[in-house]
Amino acid sequence: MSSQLIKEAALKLFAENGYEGTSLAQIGEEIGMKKQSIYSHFTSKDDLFLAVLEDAFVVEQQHKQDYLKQHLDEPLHDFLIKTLYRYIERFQDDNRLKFWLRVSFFPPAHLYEEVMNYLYRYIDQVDSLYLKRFQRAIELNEIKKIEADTANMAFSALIDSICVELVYGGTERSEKKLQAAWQVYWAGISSVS
Amino acid sequence: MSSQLIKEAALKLFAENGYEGTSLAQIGEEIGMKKQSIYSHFTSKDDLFLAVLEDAFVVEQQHKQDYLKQHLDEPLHDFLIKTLYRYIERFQDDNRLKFWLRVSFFPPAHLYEEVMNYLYRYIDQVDSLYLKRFQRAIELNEIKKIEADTANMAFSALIDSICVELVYGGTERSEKKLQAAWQVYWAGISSVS
DNA sequence: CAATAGCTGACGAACGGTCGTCAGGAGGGA
DNA sequence: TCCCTCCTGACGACCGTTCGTCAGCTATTG
Repeated sequence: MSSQLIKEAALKLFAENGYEGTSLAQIGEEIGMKKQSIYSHFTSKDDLFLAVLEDAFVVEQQHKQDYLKQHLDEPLHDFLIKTLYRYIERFQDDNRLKFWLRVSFFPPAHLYEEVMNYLYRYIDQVDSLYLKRFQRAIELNEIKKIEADTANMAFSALIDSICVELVYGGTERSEKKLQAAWQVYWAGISSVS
Repeated sequence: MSSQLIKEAALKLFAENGYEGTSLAQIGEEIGMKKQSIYSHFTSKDDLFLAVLEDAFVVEQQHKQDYLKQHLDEPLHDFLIKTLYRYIERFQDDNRLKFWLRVSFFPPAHLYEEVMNYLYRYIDQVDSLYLKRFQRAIELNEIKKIEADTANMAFSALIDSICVELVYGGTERSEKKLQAAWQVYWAGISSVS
């Protein structure tokens, strides 16, 4: 199905050049198709963008859910650090994550509400899933003397910082920074301060 | 001088809508001027953008340097947390920071090298200044059992995460997250783990 | 089986609009 | 007087979008 091809090309170009920086002609060229033909599959550029966004959201959400269910029973330390490294791995060859970061940072102005609607749903879901894991960690004495909510938000801040580094730093810089930040973070939530 | 007016309007609009999302007509309208008149002051859109970028870089660099020299002798704890809160304050009513964040995350593709050139110079400078402060902190026993480099990179990750939250979260969410991340960070670098 | 009718995806041409760009002129201060 | 600033008018290029068309497939029909 060529709707799928179009969406994949659009995903890649939107991720690299943003909404305004990507023309339908470029998307068509990417898959050997004239821009007019895109209108056989989508009613407008916005329609295409929102379809890509919807897809990215659904896949990302499902992906996260599956991943969490699969690794939730590992020791907290292993679980968290594995989560962080996954971001670095995925960013390299997965346009979905790149797209997701770009549009949630700087969405096209006239689609701000739609984008933020997806984004907040995603954040809320992820936050609550991780929070449960932190609460269990406290019950199991994996970490001490810290609010689950605090550990959770600080971890989410850690993820944010990796994303930043991925967007403008290289991979090796991201890894170095990740190691440093992780060392401090883990010391912080497992200390008895 | 109206070159200055143009640059200020451009700074604001580039910060809010990005390079591709900002037209010269909009910039002109912002200061009651036709887009054609902008060409009396700048040879092209790129020229204007690079001028704004240069300004933002110089001012930001100077600003940071002054700030550091002024507060470098405070206790590490106060110095660091004050630095973090400054980001939140400045983001609200200083377009320069907003502009700086946006273009370093997602620069216009054809000006990638120029932007990154400034960015890396800025990062290197800031990194080395903070590193010195951390080294002194270790000598003064303000923090213990941790490499200055590690504490420095983790702190820089903390700043990154604040920037992320500022870009797409609200101010109150940024502050909550900052408090959590800071609590864990400070526990981490001052623990004896 | 073959003939026919309808549907679909892709494309050339062209629309109105906006972009960045440039030449040329009006106005005013030194 | 001569610059400098700002304006106007016009330009080609490209944007997203629409229209009409045409080839190829599918299904129906006799």
